Amino acid sequence: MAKLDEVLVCKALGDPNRMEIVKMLSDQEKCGCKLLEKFDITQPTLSHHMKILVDSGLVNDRKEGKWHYYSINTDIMKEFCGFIKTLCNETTGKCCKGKV
Amino acid sequence: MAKLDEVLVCKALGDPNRMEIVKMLSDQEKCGCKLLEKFDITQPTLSHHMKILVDSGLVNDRKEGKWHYYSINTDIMKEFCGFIKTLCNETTGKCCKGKV
DNA sequence: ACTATACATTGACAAACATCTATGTATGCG
DNA sequence: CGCATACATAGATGTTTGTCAATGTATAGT
Repeated sequence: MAKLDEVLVCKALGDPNRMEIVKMLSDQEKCGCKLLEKFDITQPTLSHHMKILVDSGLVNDRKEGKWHYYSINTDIMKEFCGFIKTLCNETTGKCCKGKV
Repeated sequence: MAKLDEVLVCKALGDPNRMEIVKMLSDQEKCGCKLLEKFDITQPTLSHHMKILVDSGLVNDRKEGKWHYYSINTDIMKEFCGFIKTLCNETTGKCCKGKV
């Protein structure tokens, strides 16, 4: 089972093109050639971005014939969502107040 | 009112030190000097990271005397959390199947 | 006024990154 | 087989980034 690396996931989402790709995949599974049509980048650049997304665990890569079908790894995405939720806690205290 | 830039937020969280800082702040508000103690980086480097976090909107900076108190901007964090949630949708369809 | 503390700014530098061109590999079709 | 399509790999290049040392600024205490 894949493990969540929050920093790696954020790094993967920290690029405009990759963020857009993930948004498109959240709609539905898509193959590389379809993705490529939507961006102003070359095929090797897309391949590079897809590798980063897959390596982060956020995206699944399913091969079928000569096509690669990419989709959101919902398990990882949900786990990541849960992690972000833990960062939403209201700050309850202060530090360095008077002392130090 | 601050607006959420998802890519900027992800970029901010895409560094191990900054991720750790945000985790620490999610516990409670802290001043820069307290944060500095926990990391193996110099003060200018921390200052640089804090600027990126504040610029992303994720972190608030409250000045009091010579101290800067940093805390999570819960509005932005919740908004970001909501955004991630929208990426969790199950993929419902296929593309490039048979045609094209 | 002097000194110490908290933090920012500047400039430098090496590592990481996004992108490209060129080329390679694999699959499918006639 | 020969050719086209889908994607990967390698190498090059310009840009961004994380980090530091040096220095500047502001605040507080003696």
